[in-house]
Amino acid sequence: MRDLSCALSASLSLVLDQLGVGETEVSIQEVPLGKPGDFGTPVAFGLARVLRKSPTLIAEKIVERIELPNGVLRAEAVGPYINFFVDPGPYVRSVIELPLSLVNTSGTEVIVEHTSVNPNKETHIGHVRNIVLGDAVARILTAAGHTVEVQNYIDDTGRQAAESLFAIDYFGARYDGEGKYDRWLGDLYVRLGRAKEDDGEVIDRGVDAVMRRLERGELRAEVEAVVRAQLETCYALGAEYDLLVWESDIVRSGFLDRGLKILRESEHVSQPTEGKFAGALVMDVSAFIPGLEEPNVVLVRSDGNAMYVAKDIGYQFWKAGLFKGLNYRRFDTQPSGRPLYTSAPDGEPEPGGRRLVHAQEIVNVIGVEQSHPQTLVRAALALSDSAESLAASKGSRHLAYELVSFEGQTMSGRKGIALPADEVIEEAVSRARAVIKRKNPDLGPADEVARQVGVGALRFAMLKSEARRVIDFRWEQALSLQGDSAPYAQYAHARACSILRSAPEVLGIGTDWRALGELEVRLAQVVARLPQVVAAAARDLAPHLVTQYVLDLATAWNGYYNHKDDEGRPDTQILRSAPGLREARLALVTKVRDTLAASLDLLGVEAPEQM
RNA sequence: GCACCAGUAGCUCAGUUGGAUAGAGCAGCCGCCUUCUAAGCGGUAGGUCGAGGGUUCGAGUCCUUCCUGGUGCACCA
Repeated sequence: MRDLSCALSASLSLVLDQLGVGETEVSIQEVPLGKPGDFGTPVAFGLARVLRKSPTLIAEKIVERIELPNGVLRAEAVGPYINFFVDPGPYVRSVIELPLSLVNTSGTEVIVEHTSVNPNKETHIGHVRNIVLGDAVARILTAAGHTVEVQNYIDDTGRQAAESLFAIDYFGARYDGEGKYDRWLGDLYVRLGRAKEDDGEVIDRGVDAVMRRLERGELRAEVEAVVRAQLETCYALGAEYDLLVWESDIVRSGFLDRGLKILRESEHVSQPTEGKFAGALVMDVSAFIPGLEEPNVVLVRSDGNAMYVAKDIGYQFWKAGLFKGLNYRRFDTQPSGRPLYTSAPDGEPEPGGRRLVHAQEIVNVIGVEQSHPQTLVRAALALSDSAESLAASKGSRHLAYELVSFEGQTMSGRKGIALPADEVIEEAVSRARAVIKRKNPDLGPADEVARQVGVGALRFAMLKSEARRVIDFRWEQALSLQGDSAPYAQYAHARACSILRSAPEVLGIGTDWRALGELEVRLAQVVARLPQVVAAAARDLAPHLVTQYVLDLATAWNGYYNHKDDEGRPDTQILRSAPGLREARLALVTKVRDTLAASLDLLGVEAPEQM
């Protein structure tokens, strides 16, 4: 009895075979509250037309004939539905014995690129969404059996980085070590933007010069200082990476030219000698994106300069493994001990034997506003005439997320209207600390728990709704410590821990599974759902499915914990249960605790044992 | 103009790929700590699922036409 719904649908299929309708798909679902039974199927509906009988009659007939799998006591036709009653003891036991981790033999290698903040300013709340979303997706894909490499792209040759670095010289500023470096630099960037109104020409020329130096990789150390400051914030949020990819390394490695060379061989890419696009290199994407007014996309301008999409395409070609050639070295040891690598001209192809950039699937976590360029990148791969690149196109996915506004106001890094991530984290933690002080003043590790709860609340708020939904960040809502939030689930976990802490040492001895009943079945059903949730979340790149599940599980557990009988007396007190029943319940609580912790971990939310 | 996304309770959102009476949280009202953590639980109230048409035994979910809001559509980066 490894998985009950599999067993049930197998049993049903057998009956359907006898009835001569073998190919029908059988779905097993949990029975809604208030209806008889634990699991049910609407399969009879679909058979009504084929068998020319009413679904109710068919349901009855199936119930008569079905051979029930182990652990199922009986089947009942409830109108057109067929519902099953599980044997509580064996069922709950089988759920408890289910392994937490998924065994997925079809797991692939996946690159997840996220964060990729311009290295010229502090991260703000919009970046937090990217960081947290990408991090959660990486965790979920890993749990689903994939091998994941997390990349963080450093756009160190862009105009923004150049402006910030130029601003240091322009204003003669010096970092005195007060506050974070990225914050300090970001302020200079905003100041420079304002100064451009009076001194635009000088500034533009200066920035151009810095850009050329950046492309040659001469200011690597300066950019690295910003990147390290930004990474501190990412670490504080619980996100870690495998590889930093520097744009200057990509540029100098010639990937752009190599990518263009591949593209030129495509029949969809041409260099017209006359007309609107004379002299430019254009790609006709109409075969990939039908219905466009203008199917031609300029890759290289007639003056010979490559467009930004062309760089993106070259980068994606490299990610897809169409060409190699970058070197790497170790960059950092992250808080968990996980090593962080970086592309580096003076590095080696496989530093310390580590094989990097190898994947069949590529997930780019980038804002929705980049949907068009991201589609063009996939188009370029699809139109490149090789089986490899076609596969890479199919394996490329854009996880698009909507913007985050702040109390109704849209943010702008350029103007300096932004809510810095560091401030949000600090505020979240201090709110958590205040609650601890009020509710549990004697809690030992108060600071550590405040951090776990505050950061957890923030992450959860960013992941709770679908990525394609706009989030208006409001303090009260996002950092709420009650209701549909991380602390709600963390509290449920801590509560389970607390019970288990005071449980006798005899766990597992004299367990009487038969003493369990319907209440435990309901709770176990939610526990059993995790594997399907992980699979769906991985397939759809949708962490919000996991947040929803975490809430479901915490709610089910809290409901169980507080349950009262018809006379209003608590009837689920674990430690006061009769011997035998107590052990069985303790085993279930242990499973609930572990499942809560595991599913929170998929979201990058820590689960304190006390709070 | 064309394309993509969204529209579900006063507010913020779910809705297991077409199944049973559309669910949570917040806000409101009423209850529950002599009992394993009340950051919790129960109850109550709140809905034309943007509108119309269609497919289906069955539609919040699928097809279609509208309405509203957002974003994207450069030889910019």
